[in-house]
Amino acid sequence: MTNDALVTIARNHSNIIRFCLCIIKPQNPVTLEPLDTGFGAIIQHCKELWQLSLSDLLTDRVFEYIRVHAKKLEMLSLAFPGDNHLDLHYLLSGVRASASWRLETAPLAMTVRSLWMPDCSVTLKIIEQLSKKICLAMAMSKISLRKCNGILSISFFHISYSSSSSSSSSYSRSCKVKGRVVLNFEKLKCLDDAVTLFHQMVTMKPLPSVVDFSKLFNNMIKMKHYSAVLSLFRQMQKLGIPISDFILSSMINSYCLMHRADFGFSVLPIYLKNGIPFNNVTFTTLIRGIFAENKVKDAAELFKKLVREKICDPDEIMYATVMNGLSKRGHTQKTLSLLRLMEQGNTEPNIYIYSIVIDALCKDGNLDAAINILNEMKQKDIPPNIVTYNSIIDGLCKLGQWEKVKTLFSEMVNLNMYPDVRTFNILTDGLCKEGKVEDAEEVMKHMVEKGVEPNVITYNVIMDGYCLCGQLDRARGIFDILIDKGIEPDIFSYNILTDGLCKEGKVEDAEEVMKHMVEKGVEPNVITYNVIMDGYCLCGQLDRARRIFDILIDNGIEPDIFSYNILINGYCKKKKLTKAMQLFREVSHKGLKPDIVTYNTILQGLFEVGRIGVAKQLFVEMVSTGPVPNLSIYHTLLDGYFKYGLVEEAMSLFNKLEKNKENIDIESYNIIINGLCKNGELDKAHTIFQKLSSMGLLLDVRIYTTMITGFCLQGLLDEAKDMLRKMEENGCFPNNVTYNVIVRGYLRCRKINEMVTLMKEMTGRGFSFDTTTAKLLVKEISENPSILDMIPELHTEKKK
DNA sequence: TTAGGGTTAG
Repeated sequence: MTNDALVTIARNHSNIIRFCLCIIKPQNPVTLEPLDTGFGAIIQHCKELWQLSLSDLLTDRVFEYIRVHAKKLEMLSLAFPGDNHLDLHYLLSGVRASASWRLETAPLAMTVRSLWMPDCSVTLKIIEQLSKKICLAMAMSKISLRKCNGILSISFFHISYSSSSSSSSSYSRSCKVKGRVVLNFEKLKCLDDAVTLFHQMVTMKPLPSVVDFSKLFNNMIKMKHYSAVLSLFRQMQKLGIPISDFILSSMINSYCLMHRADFGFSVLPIYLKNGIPFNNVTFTTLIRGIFAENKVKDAAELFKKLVREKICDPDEIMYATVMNGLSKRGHTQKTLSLLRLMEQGNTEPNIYIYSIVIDALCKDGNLDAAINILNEMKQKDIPPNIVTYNSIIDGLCKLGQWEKVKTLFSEMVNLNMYPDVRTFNILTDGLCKEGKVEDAEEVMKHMVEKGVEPNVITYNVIMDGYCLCGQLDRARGIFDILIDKGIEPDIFSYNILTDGLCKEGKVEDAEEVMKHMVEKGVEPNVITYNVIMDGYCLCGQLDRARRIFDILIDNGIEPDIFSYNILINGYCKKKKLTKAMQLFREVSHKGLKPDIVTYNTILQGLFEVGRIGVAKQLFVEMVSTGPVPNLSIYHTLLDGYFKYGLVEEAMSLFNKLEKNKENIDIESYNIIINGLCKNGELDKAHTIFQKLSSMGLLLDVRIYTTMITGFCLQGLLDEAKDMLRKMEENGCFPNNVTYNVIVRGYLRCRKINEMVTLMKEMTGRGFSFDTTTAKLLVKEISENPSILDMIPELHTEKKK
């Protein structure tokens, strides 16, 4: 691949790739300084894009953070043993803090966690040192910063310290084979080990091979010390140690795993400078990184460019990466097209490719298509494996097609392929979601008999099953079994339990669980907080919900759209629309997008308090910049319009929907009929009601009840009663609401005899008066006590 | 003999 070609991609592409141009000078790329130039450009980029200056760094908020996070910073102090040993490096590590600054402690400090001593004077010293270091580091131009939507991320890490200061580690006992040191990377336990080994390696004579360095880096990546890998690589560059394509792709991968694919591109000029050709791994890694940031369009564009301009010849892995990236983000059709493209080209689809396509189709519930692909691959002599079967079984379970699940199970076993822990987990999950938790427990017994050990997911699934059907004690029991078995509960286990507790209104208990998980070293995530917030909102304790939201932010966790939806809903239910709107605006400022639920919640809230103008404005805004309105949104609008007597507006919207052949359902008609009745348009309502059956819609108890309510409202009790009889003839049985509505109708018209007749009928069917009816009855009796004598049942009740 | 790929749990 030529430099020109790369530059062409960069020029014609998105910001990320165009950013490459800062680094790759088309005229003479070889004269470029490698990474430093890259960093210089990145710093420039940060300054220009995020308008950051030194004074931004040393604000009160830093000190506030330091106060709150003194514990972490104290550890950090130990990472400042003296001058020259340390280098502060701010990196865009993906550590974010909203409303507060977050300092990621030095990995070195992590290793001295046990030495932590809380003491204010120490903290002050750190602040002093810290500010010096920050200036120093700035001066050294080794800082990169990120400020986006008011969020600043800083990550510290330790990039060089003397090897002599380190304690001897197990891996240092390396042996020599034919004069060359054999390094044991298996024994690396922590970052400290890795960094020490690196420093030993660079002083060895002869120098370890590039393969050894590569192994070291990959071990560090496995330990998730991405920024440290990049830092050591910089050291390597400075020392002039030879590098390879393997090392460079690991650097790109480190950036990508930090969710900074854009910086991944900054590695490309190092290839150029060292005369190392790009290969498929280079681009596959980048594509995967771009997908990881959900930039589907960018990733797909890059892939298309690479293919179209013959920059590389994609292999199965590159195809798999692109297809997986697309399919996991809902682009099943595009994934399928790529399969067909592969079939026409030189690269034969393999089992991985087919599994991706099959899984995507299954996730869409398109099991027929999935099974067709399964048969296609069988015909091509590519035997499906356990993964393929697991995907299909999962799809079938989710559709409740248990017979087909059985068929597939026996098909697998006939092929000598035995269900694994995932297969059983899929099965237990399917059963639990259908409420058959006892059957799921049977499956668990069965798997043990078959020698497949349940894992934390098995237990989580069953716990969730019991929570879903309100059997919280049983869920707790499963949790205890999990502990007894020596399986570590994970974040899901705790979240399921907190969710179960919150749904039962035991939010304080849920908070206890949260405390407990922290003690056990499992950090609550955004879902934990969301669940508890929702719990408090559900029981009307909005202040407590808000408190949880603030704690979430203080702990440096990014609220997601669910967090906002929960809180906005809480405020709307309490009719605090100003607060709700504030939060709604905050969503966009935080770089999140309001979703359909956000809009629906806030629209409902606005209509509830009568702020119709704002609601209309918001709908206009939604149509132009938000998600495509769905039926729920239209229902909210229709309901809102009718509520405030805006019949014409409601009907014109409704006619538009009908004309556009939107999927209007029985619920839509229910809203229309109810709205018309409440606005004195009974005839219009009845006309619409009458045409429903001929439209092929199945009338349900709700719509009959709405129509009956309409008749009662006008005092047309005979019509109401006729409707009651008619619905039964049509096989739709009245429920408690239906009877109560009609009873109230009779009561209002003082038709007590008729009411009593109906009352007998309803009690005979196991129904009873609801509170509204009971209140009305009391009111009527107080105004006209003679009613009492006409209700024999009530009379005897009273005597008792 | 060191780099990039597929399945589960809110």
